[in-house]
Amino acid sequence: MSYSVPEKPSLDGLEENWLIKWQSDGTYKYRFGAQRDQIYSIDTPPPTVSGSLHIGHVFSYTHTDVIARFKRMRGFNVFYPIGWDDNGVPTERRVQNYFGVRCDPTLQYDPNFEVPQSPGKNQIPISRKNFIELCQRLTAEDEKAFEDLWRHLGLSVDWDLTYTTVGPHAQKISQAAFLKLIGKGEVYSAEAPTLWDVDFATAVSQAELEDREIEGAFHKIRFYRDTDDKEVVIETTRPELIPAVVALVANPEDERYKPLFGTYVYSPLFGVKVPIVSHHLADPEKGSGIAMVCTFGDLTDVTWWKELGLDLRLILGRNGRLQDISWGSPGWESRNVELAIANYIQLQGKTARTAREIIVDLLDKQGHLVEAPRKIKHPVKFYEKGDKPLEVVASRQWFIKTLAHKDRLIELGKQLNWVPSHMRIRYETWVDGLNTDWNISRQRFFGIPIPVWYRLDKSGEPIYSDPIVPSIDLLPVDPSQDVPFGYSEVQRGIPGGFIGDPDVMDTWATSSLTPQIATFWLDDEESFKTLFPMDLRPQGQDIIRTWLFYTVLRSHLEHGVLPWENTVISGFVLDPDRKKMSKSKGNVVTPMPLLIAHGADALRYWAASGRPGVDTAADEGQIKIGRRMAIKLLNASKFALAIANLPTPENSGFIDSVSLHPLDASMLAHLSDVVDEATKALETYDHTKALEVAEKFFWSFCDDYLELVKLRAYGEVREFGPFKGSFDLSATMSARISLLSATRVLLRLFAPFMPFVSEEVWSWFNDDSLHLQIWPSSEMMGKELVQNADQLFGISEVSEYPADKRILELVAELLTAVRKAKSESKLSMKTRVQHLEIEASPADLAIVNMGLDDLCDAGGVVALTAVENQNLARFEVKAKLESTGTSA
RNA sequence: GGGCGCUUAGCUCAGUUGGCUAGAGCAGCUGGCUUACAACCAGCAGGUCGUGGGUUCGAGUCCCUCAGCGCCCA
Repeated sequence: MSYSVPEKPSLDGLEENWLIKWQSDGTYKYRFGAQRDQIYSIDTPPPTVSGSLHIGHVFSYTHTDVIARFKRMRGFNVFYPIGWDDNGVPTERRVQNYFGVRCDPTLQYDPNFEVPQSPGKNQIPISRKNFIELCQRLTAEDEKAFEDLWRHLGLSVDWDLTYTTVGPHAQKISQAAFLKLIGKGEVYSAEAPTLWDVDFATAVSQAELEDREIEGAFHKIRFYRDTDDKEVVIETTRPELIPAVVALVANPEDERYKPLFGTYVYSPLFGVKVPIVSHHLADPEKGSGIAMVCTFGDLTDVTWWKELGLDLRLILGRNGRLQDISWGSPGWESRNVELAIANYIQLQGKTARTAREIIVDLLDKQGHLVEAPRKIKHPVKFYEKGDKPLEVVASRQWFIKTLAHKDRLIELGKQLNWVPSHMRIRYETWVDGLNTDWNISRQRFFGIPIPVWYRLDKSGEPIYSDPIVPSIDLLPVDPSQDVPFGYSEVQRGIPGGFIGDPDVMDTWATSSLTPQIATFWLDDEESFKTLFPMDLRPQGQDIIRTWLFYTVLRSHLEHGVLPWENTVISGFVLDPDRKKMSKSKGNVVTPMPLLIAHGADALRYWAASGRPGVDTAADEGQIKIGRRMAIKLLNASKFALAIANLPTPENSGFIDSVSLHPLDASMLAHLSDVVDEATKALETYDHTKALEVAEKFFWSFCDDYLELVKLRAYGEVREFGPFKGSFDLSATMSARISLLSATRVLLRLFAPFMPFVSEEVWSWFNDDSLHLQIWPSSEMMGKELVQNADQLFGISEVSEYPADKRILELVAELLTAVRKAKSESKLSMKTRVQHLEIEASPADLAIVNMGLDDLCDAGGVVALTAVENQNLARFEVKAKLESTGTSA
């Protein structure tokens, strides 16, 4: 056995060495061509690279890596790719701010465009192609920062499998999946009311909404019955939409309004005749119990409009301003057209907010306002990245069907193994609450184009009902650049010609295909079949309704199965005061400085101490404990290995079999239990538990076992107690074999958590990487013991295994009692115990007797008496100490 | 408004199907320079398990009430 145990082991420089070595050895490479049951495949979250790095990027990714390393050591061929999500609005926004530009798709490409040295006050308009080039340039830099962090952290991903969500492969998959859904009738385009962010000028989907409490006001407004001009008072928070009113609605059970159903009223200011209708969604408790339906103020209006078959009066444009209306024309009839025109002209072209102020003034002056507006706080829907309330505008969009699949999606959610299990409820709540199909069109620039063209009729209008689609082998395509089959570029945009769909797809329309993108769907069917469905989806709780939900949906629509068997949901990382981290609060913890200061193993230790689904504070104290743990592992291993490798004591004779000392056997029995527990925990994705049991054992191994066994292992003649002067070669060998065995097992237990330090120690006495070793098991430990005996001493027989765990427990308890006596007398631990009296039940004494030799050595016990006492549940210990003569 | 989770020592957290005197680490205190480790070691102290009720021989654990915190949905 060739040892090279360093004199003064250190953590310095470990990471760099091993990162290079692992990379050059291909330690974590996925090996293609394996059978499905030998593979463990992971659908890693591709981070949004334009976001800033924070400690959360260490946390959840470490959890995944722990599982990946564990599975690898369990003998699986681990498929562990990583991807970068470059798509979407965050990247566009970052590019705008970083370079001081904005995209103007009407401009021509400028191949010589150079970004200014520093962004100016006014954003420079550039062509779409120039803009996209800048997006690609910046994301490439951002990816490096992420990769750098994760390499340093020691993630065991196979970097050769890296993908991006905008690369050609992802484009192809994304567009192909879209086209396949057209074929199946699961995707459709429609001119429909759409949630619209006026600043970003794009549609958004239900999943991108959030409710925010904002200030608003209820306005009590008079409408007038067509028969007798009697007033009907409604309350609304959006009086500026009165010109778009199409009905008044009250609850069918509401006695106050029952007589009015089926009758008509005129709107104030505009004199538009609208019906009074009933619908169960009208809330009798809200305001006056009767509401105006406008097309469209919010999603409830959309529901009413659809279900009650109401008229359509659109006044809000995509720019969020009230557009021109020709009062008196069909659809815009009024009992007083002149008045309607006079009133509306003051609103035209104004934003909703400004129009509201003006209209309230008009209502007041013309006597339609019952009383001063009543201020309230109410929840309003926002785009999660936006600053203004969303509007509902009518526009043409592509939708993937979701509502039709709700039942099946909930069923699939039940088949998925959720860790922790209660996260499934969030998914179910979300699916249950879906109210619109998934709008995947985005009126943005940097993204994957929707791969269709439309024929133009004689008047140049697009024929949306029959889009032209490319064949899948031609993908990816950009319909704004590429020309559909059978057409030529000169026909673009002219009557009888064609146009490309101008939109890109929602980021999630691509990200929801990460299992397919990563596993080479449509490219390498052989690999796809063995890798998909995947084993694990790790991800954050914040994107259950997006990434997880959409991925399940896409997999269901395309393949009819779940995309993975298990999902592990991580909690948030909170700041040290357990507050949510956010840029605005300025409490975001960045990982690199911590990584440099304490080391990857230390940071990983902290991360691994957070359970799945549980929010965890960024705690530098915990990181320091991790570092201490790593150092301890170095030192303890060095000590154990150095002792095991000592030459056999001189003149000690020769033996050909070792009988295990009871204390050693007891320690190994403990360790065997720890192995079982850790294995079980990791199999159920409970990495915290696994680390905890390993760590707990390790510290008691150091503090008690190592101390107890030290002198015997050195091979010294017993100095103390009844055993003074004795020497037993077998017992010494037993200690050394046990130390080596325990070290081998412990290093493997810590390998998933602290890959650097454990690999370093392993390399002192092994040639192969620790991370490719087989995970220990209790069955294996017996065999390994014999192998270690053979390796150290050429002995192939080891007896007395397994053994009673209580020996070590009770002897350690006695050692603690001895230390306590010394500590309470404020004496050095070196102080000898002149006489130790142990009183205990005969059963306990019998057990403890098997380790008394080591106890005397470790405690410096000169003389010893054991007294049997049948009635004693535990030990009674009296120690007569050297210097004081007192008993304790 | 509906739902999920949490509340245990000064701090961060374990605590399995109900079962001996409720545990750990950190911080604190008292000691010890002990030839693996001073980024170390030993020992000690510290809790009415959020509140109020119930079930039970027995409740941190099960049931109900309320409160606080976090989150999800509307």
